[in-house]
Amino acid sequence: MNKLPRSFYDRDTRLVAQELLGKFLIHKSGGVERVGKIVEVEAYLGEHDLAAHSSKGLTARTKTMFGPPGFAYVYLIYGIHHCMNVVTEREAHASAVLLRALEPVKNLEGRTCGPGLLCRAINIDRRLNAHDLLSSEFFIADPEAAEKFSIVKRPRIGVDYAKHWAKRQLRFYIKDNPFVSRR
DNA sequence: TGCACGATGAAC
DNA sequence: TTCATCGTGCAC
Repeated sequence: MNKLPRSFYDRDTRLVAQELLGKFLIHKSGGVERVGKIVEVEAYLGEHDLAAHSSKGLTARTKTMFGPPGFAYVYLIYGIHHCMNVVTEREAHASAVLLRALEPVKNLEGRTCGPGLLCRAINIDRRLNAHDLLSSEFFIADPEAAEKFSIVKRPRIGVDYAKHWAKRQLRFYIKDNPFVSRR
């Protein structure tokens, strides 16, 4: 499979988000290779985006978001679940794409619809924060055969506190895909 | 040093 | 609709 280059991530976040749909997320751990097709994402546009963690500025947690593109930003939410993001655009732009759902392709365990479930199924936790997505055991790749699909745009989930930013259509998913977390 | 609160998921 | 559960960010 064709691993996505750094330049893929170093572009407009909304564009990267939509182009990540249909791509394969690969994680090799404990001698097992797990693969899922990305079917739902959300874009977080940077420090000015009130829904983005980076809107609070550079902190210990958000350091990865302020780093260069093509790295994983993984954090613990509600003390229970992990969320996996891909850092986009130039260093210090502090933007990222949250992966919300996968369609199982290989060795995924349990459900994969929703950011927390997705991380559990493909064995991602915060030890993978700041991990390079151009590495050999954790990366995103183009599938062998690209499929045709329509992209649905909706407001992001769970960001009602973000004032007008909560209304922006920055959630993208593959139309009619059964693994999308919620209609 | 303490405390309110999540980019969620599951149960009731 | 409620709750589990803990790291983070900010108030004091």
